[in-house]
Amino acid sequence: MNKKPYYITTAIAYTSGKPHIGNTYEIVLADSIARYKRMQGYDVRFQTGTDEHGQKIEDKAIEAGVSPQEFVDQTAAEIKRIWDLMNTSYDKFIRTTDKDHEAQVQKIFKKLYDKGDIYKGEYEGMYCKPCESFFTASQLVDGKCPDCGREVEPAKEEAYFFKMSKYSQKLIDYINEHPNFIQPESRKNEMMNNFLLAGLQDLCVSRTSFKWGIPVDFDPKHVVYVWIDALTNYITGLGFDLDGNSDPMFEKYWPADVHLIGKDILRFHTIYWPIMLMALDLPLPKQVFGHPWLLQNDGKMSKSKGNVIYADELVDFFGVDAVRYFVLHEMPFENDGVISWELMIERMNSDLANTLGNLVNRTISMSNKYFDGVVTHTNVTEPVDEELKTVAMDAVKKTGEKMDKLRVADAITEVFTLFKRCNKYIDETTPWALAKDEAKKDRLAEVLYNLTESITIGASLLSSFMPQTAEKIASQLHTSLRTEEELDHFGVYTSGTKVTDQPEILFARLDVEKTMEKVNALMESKKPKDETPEEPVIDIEPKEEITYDDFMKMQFQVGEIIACEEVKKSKKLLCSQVKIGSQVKQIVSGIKAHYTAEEMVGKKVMVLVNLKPAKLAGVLSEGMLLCAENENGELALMVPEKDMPSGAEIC
RNA sequence: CGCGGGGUGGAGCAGUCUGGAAGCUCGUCGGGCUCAUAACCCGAAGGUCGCAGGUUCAAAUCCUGCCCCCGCAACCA
Repeated sequence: MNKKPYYITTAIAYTSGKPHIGNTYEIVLADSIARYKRMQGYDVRFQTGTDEHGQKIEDKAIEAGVSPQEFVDQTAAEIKRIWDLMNTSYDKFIRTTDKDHEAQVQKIFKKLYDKGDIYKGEYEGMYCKPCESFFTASQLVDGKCPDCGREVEPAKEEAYFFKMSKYSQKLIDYINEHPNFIQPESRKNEMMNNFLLAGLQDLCVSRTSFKWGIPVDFDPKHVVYVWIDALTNYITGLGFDLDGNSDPMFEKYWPADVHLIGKDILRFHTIYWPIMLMALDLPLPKQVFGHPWLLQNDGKMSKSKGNVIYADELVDFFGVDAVRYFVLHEMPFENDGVISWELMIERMNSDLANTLGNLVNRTISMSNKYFDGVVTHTNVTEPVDEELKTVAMDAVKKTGEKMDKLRVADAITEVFTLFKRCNKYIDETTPWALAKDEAKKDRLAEVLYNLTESITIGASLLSSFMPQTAEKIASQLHTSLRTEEELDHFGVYTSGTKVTDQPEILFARLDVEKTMEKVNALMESKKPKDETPEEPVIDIEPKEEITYDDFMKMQFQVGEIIACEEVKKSKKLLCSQVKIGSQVKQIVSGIKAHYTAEEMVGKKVMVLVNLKPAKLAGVLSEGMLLCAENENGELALMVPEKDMPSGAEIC
């Protein structure tokens, strides 16, 4: 019998640093889907890996004082360690520095070039010589290099471009004909309206500004654009070979059933990647699912705040399966999910310890207490049993339905509905009362049988999400977990089986206050060791030394804001009329978040007067108001320490 | 008029496509039970479903306008 193949991938993780819990969510999500498909009898291939090229990695490596290869080896190992820690069952961990991958990327690039889909052109932009970097006009800061602040000059550079537009109609048709291609559907419209229907521009697919990438073999001063490189992993990981010597796996598993990715990179997966495949005459993946993000409730994760949550730290507190449960359960289908330590403790106590752990524990205890651990199917039924059985069988069905739609959080909820029903069943049947009446012994046995069977079903369903816990439950009940096929009816548990006489606590309750104390201690220890907590200082990248003459080029004067209004259609801009001496300049500033228009009026501020005028949001700005900025991006206008007349020079 | 998402009892969410008694989890309060991890079960309080109009016998749900929040994008001079 041929099992149906099922190929699922995650995005490959960028090796720029340790993955936080948000990154970890994706692999756990993919793992639970992969495990579920296996349980359903599919021949599953589950691929993940790391994306290891690019400018950023080259920079990070230099910063760390190691070679890029050493750097990515370290980071990839760390990522793999966390994936393994999370007990994810991937079949292939691909690295874009794998030699066979690199070779295929080169071949593909060459083929597209030979075919004419990639052509050599010129990239125009502003160039910063010392940084060897190109910038678009909008990236420039004060008309200068955003990295080093030096002058830039218009320049052209040769580069390779991919003719995206050639395939756009074909892709639009494909998306229209395959309504499930992009999931969730709301994202589909976004891609269509924003990019496809607006018209695709040719994509620049090579770089010469850095070296850490896959060289274009016929033009080695270029390296292949990282996305071309990265996306290809989905086929090279199957042993794809452009010359027709692909591994049989490729025929078997491609096209992929699902690419699981974060919503931020949907564009690459639903536009660039399909077009690449079209250009290679390969079938497109059946579905791309852009999952939402996992956020923290106390603001965005940031290293400087020291509040980044990492999977391994969570595991230390809660254990692997509990962490898997949190990330899967807290993530709604379309919206971003929120995660916090308090929330996790709550889930741990209420769902895992109380509902599930305690249920298993009390059931096994009763079997031991009343029957020396032997669970017997006596068929002494009562109407209430039917309800339990219905809920159990419904749980099987509904979990499957939810998983088919990739609604993993909802699927888990279905499983827990069954466990809750079991707890209720115990109260309805009051085994402790039955135990007092010798005549009701058989009824009591049946009640415990029904519970044991229901728990086995629940554990089997749970195995995709919490594999270790499911195994633990099965082993305590001295039974094995079932596949979907074996879950088709109630009453499979072998009558007469003796359960363990030493039930192990699956999840121990946590004391909220004590746990939070530990959490706070951990967070405190992770905060960058600032000098003085009261007066934090800020260090910024030192810029190049300038001469006195350079300084004298800039003209600073005191300006009085005589009027100010918000720039309509902008979120951050205020437009001020600034009186400088006898003239009035209009200056636009991105400080709406920190000052109201009314507050601005009357202030005497420091103005860079001779800055070349520019338009911001269509409004002319003829100078710059100077501000100080703290680590949170809050701004404070610079004002003279004593009252100074408008126009006074600042030198 | 840049694109998109959201605003539902104290908290977090479902329900909106396909109008028809406002639901789930947690928390709070009261009760029950004692097999179990101070657990489990039952009940209660608590909501103008962002605001204002409109369609309809009937609107959280459909239509119009507005307000607020969040991403992305952009112009953070």
